Amino acid sequence: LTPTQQADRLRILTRLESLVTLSDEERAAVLRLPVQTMDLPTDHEIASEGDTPSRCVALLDGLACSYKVTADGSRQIIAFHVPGDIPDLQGLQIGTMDNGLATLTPCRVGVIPHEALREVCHAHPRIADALWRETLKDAARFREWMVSVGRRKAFGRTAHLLCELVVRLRAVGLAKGDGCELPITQIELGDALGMSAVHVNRTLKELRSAGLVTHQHRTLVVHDWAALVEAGDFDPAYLHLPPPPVR
Amino acid sequence: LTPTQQADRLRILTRLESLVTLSDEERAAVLRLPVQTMDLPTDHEIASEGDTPSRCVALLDGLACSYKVTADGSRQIIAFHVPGDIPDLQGLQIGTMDNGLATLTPCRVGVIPHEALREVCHAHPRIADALWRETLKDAARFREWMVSVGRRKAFGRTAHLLCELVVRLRAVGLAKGDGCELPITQIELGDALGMSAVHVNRTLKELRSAGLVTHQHRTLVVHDWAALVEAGDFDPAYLHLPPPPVR
DNA sequence: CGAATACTTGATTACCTTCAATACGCGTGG
DNA sequence: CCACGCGTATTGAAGGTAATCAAGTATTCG
Repeated sequence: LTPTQQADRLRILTRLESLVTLSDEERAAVLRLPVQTMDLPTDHEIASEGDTPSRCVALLDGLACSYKVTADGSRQIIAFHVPGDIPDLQGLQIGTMDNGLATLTPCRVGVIPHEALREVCHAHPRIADALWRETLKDAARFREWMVSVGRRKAFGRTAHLLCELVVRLRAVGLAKGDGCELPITQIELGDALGMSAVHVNRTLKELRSAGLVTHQHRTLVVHDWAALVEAGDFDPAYLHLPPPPVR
Repeated sequence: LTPTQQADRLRILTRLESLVTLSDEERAAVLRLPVQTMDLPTDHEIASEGDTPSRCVALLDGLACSYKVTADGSRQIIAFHVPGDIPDLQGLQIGTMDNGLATLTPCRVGVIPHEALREVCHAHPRIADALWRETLKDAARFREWMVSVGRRKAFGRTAHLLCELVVRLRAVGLAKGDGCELPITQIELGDALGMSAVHVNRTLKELRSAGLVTHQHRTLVVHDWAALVEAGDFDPAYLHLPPPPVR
């Protein structure tokens, strides 16, 4: 194993250990998983709605998203994925994908056969618990997004999403200080927020002139975290992150 | 055990068997679960956001919903629950509830201690799989609702929700023919659809005059299923129901 | 049978979408 | 190295969808 491959496996293991405490044997079993790493370009479709995949994908580097498309062709992004996430874990238990999965930036992913995961889950139920919890955390984010899209207006909804992204990126070490790389277009933000790209632009302008955040040159800078949290009605509890989530 | 209690346990067992195939021993273990049944009135709050419950609730009769409330007091209903559902199953793996849970009609529920569920899951991993799948099906509904709320307008969004409710109620035997009891107020529909009750009213009127459905006297009647499906851009695949879902 | 809820409808307003046109930034190839 | 082209960002204007406010009617339930 190259050092990079070791680091990749460690990333997966670290994620699982944030969900349950593992024994040495369980740790070893995770590190023994057959992980085939791949590099994917921007806008690469990893899985499509209706697929019945036979492997899971662990995001090791880069940003990705899950989405669905309506009959009239408009897209709703359902989740953003950060390194450490396993975006199509549901495929392990539910046969067919009911959503698409695509990269937003160049990504490195680890591909793990369902069979291998099932064996590990069978041999080590606590690992199954960890994966189950991972899917439950996804569901918790879906719930909170529904509140945003359904009940918050553009300003608060956008603030809320930016809060979530900062906290999640910070949790995996990708946000240092008050900012982070966030190479997401306004079109993509709009598809996630359930609003038009034009209105995302106006809303970001509002957030900027209110002194809360700037999002320019693929970089997000938070100027007033407290005000952003207030504007977004953001309570990180739903993310169910380990100890003190931020700050 | 009274006949009613037997029927209640059977309802839970039937749900699990729709998710995985169980051996006789596993079936017996499920039927042996300590289930305490309770009758609850309308608008009873079963669990609140922030709770750390020590038992799960299985809905045996009646309708319930999960919801979240924003800082400004508006409510977003996140899911409707029909008999057979276990609405707070997430609490088994994730400690704290990030949403409230309340009855919409008088309900009978079965209360099962987490400890007992954990024992059964440990002894019979396939039962754990079934429960995991149940939470994944919840998540799939969340995803589809996000698409509705984010990308469909009132007419289609409402049609989509009514399609889902009819299919789910039919799957548990509560919709016969072209209609079903649906004692849900327009306020509740609005909170689920992310729209105002007034606009729900106007939209239902539109659906009625288009000859698709009527919702009066707590009863839903579908007059043109094909047109309703078309209007709602409804594809039942996301519900991951057993074989042929409808008809 | 009466009070409380829920439903219905109209008028007004707010928010957001769509359309359109321009400017910017970035990567490619001359 | 610069010109070109494409995707993204920005801004203005017009229009549409849905929210809010308000007032009256119907239903349900105690």
